[in-house]
Amino acid sequence: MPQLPTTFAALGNATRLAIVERLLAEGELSAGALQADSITPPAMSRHFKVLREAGIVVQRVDAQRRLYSVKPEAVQAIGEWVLNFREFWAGSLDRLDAALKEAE
Amino acid sequence: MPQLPTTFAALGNATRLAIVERLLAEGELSAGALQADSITPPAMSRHFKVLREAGIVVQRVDAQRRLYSVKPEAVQAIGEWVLNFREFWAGSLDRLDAALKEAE
DNA sequence: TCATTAATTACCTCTTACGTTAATTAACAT
DNA sequence: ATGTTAATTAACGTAAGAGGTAATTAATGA
Repeated sequence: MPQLPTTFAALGNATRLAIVERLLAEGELSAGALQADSITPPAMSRHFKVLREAGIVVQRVDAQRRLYSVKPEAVQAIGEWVLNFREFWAGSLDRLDAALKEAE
Repeated sequence: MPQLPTTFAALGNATRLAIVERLLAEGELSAGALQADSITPPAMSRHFKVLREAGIVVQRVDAQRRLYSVKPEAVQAIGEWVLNFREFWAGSLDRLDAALKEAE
C-alpha cells in the first residue's frame, strides 16, 4: 500500500483526478472509454500507470481492452486521514469515524 | 478558493503534508517551529508559499515571526470530495454527509 | 546605531513530470 | 495471412518542482 503523499500527488493532476472521478461515478471503464480528446492516448496511458502505481486504480485485462476501476481502500485512506484530525473539527465529525469503519 | 487538484498537489509532497499534519495536531505554529532539520529555511519558506497559494494554510504576522494555521475549509473540501462518491461505498457512509454539513 | 533573529527573495542546478509523434505489441476478425 | 483495433513503449523536448547557497528585508534588543 502506497503512502498518502503518493496518493495525493497522483490526484494532484486535473486529468488524473477526472479519470478517478469518472470511475467513481460510472464504475469500471476501459482506457478507450476514459480517453480525453484534449490529450493523446500515450499520455493517458502514462496517467493510468501513475494511478496504478499509486494504488488508486486496478487494471483488468479483457482482450485488447484494459478495464480500470478504483480501489476502495485508496479513497477510504483519504477519508480516514481527514478523520484522524477530527478534533480539529471540534468533535462535530465524530460520527464519521464509525461510518468509515463500517465501510471496511 | 482553489481547485481540488491544486489542494491534492500541495499535499502530494511529504514535507508539506508533514507541515499540515503538525498544524492540524498542534494548532498554530511559527515557520521556525515547523522547521525540519533535513531541509533549509528557504526551502521550507517555499513550501509554506505553496500551501498558502493552495488555500490550505493562512499566515499571520507577529513581529518577525510568521504564524501558520490550517484553513478548515481546505480539509473539509477533501472530506466532501470523498463523500460525493459515497454511492461507491454502497451507501454505508451516508451519515458522513450530515456530519460534514454540521461542521460548516 | 549596530548586531541578532526570522524569514524571504534571487539565482542557480538537477530531476521529474507531462506532452508530442513514431514505433511496437497483442488480440480480433475476415 | 492480413488488416484493424486497443493500448503501450520508445525517444525526445520543454516546463515545473525541489533543493542548495548567498544576499536581502524587516523587526528586536543591547
